[in-house]
Amino acid sequence: MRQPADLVRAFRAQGLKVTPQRQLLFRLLSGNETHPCAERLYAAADAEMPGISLRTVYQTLNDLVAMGELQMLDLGTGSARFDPKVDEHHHLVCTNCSEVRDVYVTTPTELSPDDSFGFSINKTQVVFRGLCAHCTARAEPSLSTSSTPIIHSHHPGPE
Amino acid sequence: MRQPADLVRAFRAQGLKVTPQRQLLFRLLSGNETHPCAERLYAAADAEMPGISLRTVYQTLNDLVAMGELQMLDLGTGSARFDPKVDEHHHLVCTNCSEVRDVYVTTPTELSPDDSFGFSINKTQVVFRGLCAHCTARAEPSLSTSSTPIIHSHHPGPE
DNA sequence: GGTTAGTTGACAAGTCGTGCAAACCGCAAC
DNA sequence: GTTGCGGTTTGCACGACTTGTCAACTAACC
Repeated sequence: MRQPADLVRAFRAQGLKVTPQRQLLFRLLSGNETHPCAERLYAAADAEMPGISLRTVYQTLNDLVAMGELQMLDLGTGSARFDPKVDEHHHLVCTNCSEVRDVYVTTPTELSPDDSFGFSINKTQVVFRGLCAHCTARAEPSLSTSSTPIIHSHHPGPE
Repeated sequence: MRQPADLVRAFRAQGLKVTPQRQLLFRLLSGNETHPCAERLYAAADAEMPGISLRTVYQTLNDLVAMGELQMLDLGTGSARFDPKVDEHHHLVCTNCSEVRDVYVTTPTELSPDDSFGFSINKTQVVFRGLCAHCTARAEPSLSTSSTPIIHSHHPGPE
């Protein structure tokens, strides 16, 4: 995703208007590495602009995704996550708190024709699932091997 | 997932009853490579046992997942898909018709400590997205580069 | 055959996201 | 600055998917 100032130009160039709500969201997303979901972004926006509508957040997120400025991710956390990084990269996902981190690994994207069933692949997503550092630390005392969530009051929070 | 006969034993061993509904679902799932969603499996079940409840299908799917006989997949197609193969493998997903195929590729699961942010990874999922053979064939005439769905009457159907 | 779990139907609820209509306002033209 | 077109914002309702509930009935299994 480009800088807010560039987005302003890009929106105008498409005949889209630049509202305070949108500018706020540009700011909140630019450089944001937390992979927020819509609801979380809404909370952040509402803190600065009380009364902003969740509907507007969804609308603007969709606009940005349509313009290729934002990547929408379905990481199986229940809600879509948004990533201002649109280059080819992958993700680490905490199965307990849903924290997401970027990973840059080169993947063996090439599939042998045998394996590809005639698919014309245009995107490869790799998701590494496990416990993040925080949740690992909290899980260790019990060394639980169960797959049930750990659920503790913890760092910033999921999603 | 094991054979239906084995599942019958496994269910009994857990104090779960073996009902005709469950046996039907065992049959429908065993060796099923279509990665059906619940609704689709329900349709198949209802064809053989009219009146079976969608609620029962969800219930049994959850039981099988809990027993580790079935893998629940969230491939971003809107609904959960179920896979009787529980070994380590990955998926090809058609972005147009949602067809899913299994892929066996060895992934570079190892992440350098630098990249892993302290995560303790226990699962790596790779999703290859693109158009399946059928949808590719239908898309070619127009060679559309747009990302909009192609939507045609086509092979068996999505989900 | 009795106990107990499972099934079903009819709904409600919860989550995530979108469709819609009315009021609102950015922004360019006068 | 004022005006006016057309995109925006908002709130509410709705839709898709999945699970919870609850009661009545059925049937599996010791």
